[in-house]
Amino acid sequence: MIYSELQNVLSSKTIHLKTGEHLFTQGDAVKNIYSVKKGRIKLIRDTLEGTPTLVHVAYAEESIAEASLFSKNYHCSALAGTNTEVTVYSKNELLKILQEKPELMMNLLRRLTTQVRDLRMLNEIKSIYNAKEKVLTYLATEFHRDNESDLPLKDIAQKIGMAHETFYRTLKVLESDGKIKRNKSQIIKRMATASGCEGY
Amino acid sequence: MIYSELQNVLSSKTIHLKTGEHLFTQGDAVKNIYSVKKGRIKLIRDTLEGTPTLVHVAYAEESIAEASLFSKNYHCSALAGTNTEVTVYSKNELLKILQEKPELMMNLLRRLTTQVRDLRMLNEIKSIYNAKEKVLTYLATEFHRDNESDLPLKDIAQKIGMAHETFYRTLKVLESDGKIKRNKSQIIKRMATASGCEGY
DNA sequence: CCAGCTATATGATTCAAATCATATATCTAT
DNA sequence: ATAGATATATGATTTGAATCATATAGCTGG
Repeated sequence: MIYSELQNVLSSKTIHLKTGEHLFTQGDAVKNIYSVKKGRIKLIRDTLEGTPTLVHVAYAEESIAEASLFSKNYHCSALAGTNTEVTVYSKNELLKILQEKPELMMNLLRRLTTQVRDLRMLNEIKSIYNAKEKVLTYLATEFHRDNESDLPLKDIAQKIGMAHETFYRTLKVLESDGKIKRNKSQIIKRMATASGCEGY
Repeated sequence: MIYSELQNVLSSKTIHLKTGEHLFTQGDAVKNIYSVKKGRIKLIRDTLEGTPTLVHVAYAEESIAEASLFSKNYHCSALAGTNTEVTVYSKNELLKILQEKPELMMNLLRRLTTQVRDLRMLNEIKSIYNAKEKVLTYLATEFHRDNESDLPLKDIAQKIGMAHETFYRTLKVLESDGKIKRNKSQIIKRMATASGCEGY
């Protein structure tokens, strides 16, 4: 339960999805907010041209559709990337409780500011054209450690906007450069840990 | 004033920055929240390795450091990319008012969900490798109309992660393809407005 | 009003990453 | 345990966008 502080006031239920099953589809009315308990949910958006693009991958402990709290319709589709357990909350119920309990709303606000920061960082990573530099910058951004250490390399590649083949190759080069170490598909950065950056 | 609904309760002052001047520096205690009135502010982050990366460029009407509302220290530096006017709000004052007025907090929440969505959209655009398709997708996303119609082409190019030369060329091609029309540096999309996508 | 800066524009060239192809390893479901 | 799907890996080739270069137009500040 990601909204642990809401445990007693917000009702929820758990659902199970098999690989590829849809949680919701782009355009659906926003009725629920979700959090991933186990597995992963891919958010995919169909562009005007019909090319689907991966917008986000949510892993255990991550919430989904918070960004749609004020939207009538989902702006992307959500489907299970593997067998996945999801907790379901009612959007309207959540909105009501937030209105009643400002301190809970404040928590949500905090969560969203973090999301904004992460997304900006990702945006900038995507602006880097040099593969080595891009990968190193991604590895430097911490946010791959916590929740994403078990992310398939292929998904990381897509996340940072790079062909997966290039990603595999770049990892190999970085390894032989001594910049990283690898253990199976775990990537371990090998760098002098600069101190003085604890503030993040 | 970006927090127009707070106009009467939240004090603010305006400051002027010359090109290159710092608004705040990474690691500084977060005392203020800002919004850009005129010009642009670059957010730059020094990574662990010391390589500075551009995290975001905020233009007129954009707020800065909302994402730092709950941080003790700024996670990046902000400096003027050109001569810039900035409105300054006190973080603590803002936090206090938000706590007292849940409806204002709700507004901020809504703003942040919009930001998250925009950032995800931008992320998606950046994942498109084909220049024509990328530009068309950007043009299809509305968010260039409202606030960014007067954004220099060069800045748009950077925003969507493309060399400005390529952007100029692509615009020219799209124009001769009849896909867009141009008036000075105003870009006008000429497409059958795809219906069924109103929800976004 | 002028000088200097910045944006726009476009040509030529390079090159690195996308793409295509194929093979093997690994996971997953039954 | 096995089959099918998916991830990882790597080679060969192509391509299109970055880069470098240069020119002009348009702003902006003093």
